Amino acid sequence: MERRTAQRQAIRDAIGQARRPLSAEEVLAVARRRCRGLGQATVYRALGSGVQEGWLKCVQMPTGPARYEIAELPHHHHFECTRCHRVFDVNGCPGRLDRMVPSGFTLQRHEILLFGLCAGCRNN
Amino acid sequence: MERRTAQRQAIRDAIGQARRPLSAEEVLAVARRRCRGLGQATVYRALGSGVQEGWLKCVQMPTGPARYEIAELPHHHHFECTRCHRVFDVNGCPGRLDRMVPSGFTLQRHEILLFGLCAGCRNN
DNA sequence: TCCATATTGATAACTGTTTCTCAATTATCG
DNA sequence: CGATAATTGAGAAACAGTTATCAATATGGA
Repeated sequence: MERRTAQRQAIRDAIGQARRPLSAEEVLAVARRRCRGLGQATVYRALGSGVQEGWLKCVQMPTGPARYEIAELPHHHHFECTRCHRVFDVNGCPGRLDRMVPSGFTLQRHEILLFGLCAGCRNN
Repeated sequence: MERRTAQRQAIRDAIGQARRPLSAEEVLAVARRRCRGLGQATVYRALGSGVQEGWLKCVQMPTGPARYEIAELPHHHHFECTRCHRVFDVNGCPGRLDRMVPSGFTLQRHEILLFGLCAGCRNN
């Protein structure tokens, strides 16, 4: 059966407390604060099984590593800072995207990606 | 100085005649029809210099290789078929995306990505 | 406590994509 | 026509991100 470990707890907490999608590297950095010596393989394994189990969702951006966020969040989109490369959630969605779909095509899902400077980078 | 070669001509034509963004592999396949023995290194080199020169634009999707399209096309977005992974242009843009940006952030650019089945895959 | 085995960390290996290397080829100029 | 240097093709290598390997460790039940 599945065992409770300090490593997985730290990883879950890191993701749960972040207000934005985190990369494996970011998860590792945060979770290591509570779990010394945590290995990156463990993070990748936990992320993979989190997605399998359905409580985690993988967010792919055009470049850079995958980010992970809690699966149950309401529909939203993402903003990537072009300087620090952190990804943030943005809420709202223009809708009506099915109007853009060429005739004969079937729309399954969509993503809106915003790029620019986050508040922190804009002021530094 | 820069020389005119059959290879570059075939590559330019392949991109110019496609009605959608092509990956390096797709460009190679098309351009090889007119230029036997064309190598992939040549395609990558031509795509790179096309972007440098400004007439080509690189389209990055969350997964898969970069696609390339003519730079001067009017503002539009992309649709990727989840079955054949070809990328198509879609026109129209909902606009008003700046409303979604968190306060303090600066929006530089945006991308709308649609995913689903293209007409060909839907009927097969 | 002890055991069976799930889990871990370090590291090697892998994947898909792209770039580099280099000898051979070829376009352009005089 | 040469000479010169840009360009090419094949293959090796780089690259970032991720997954696999495996011995050591630690969990949860008996």
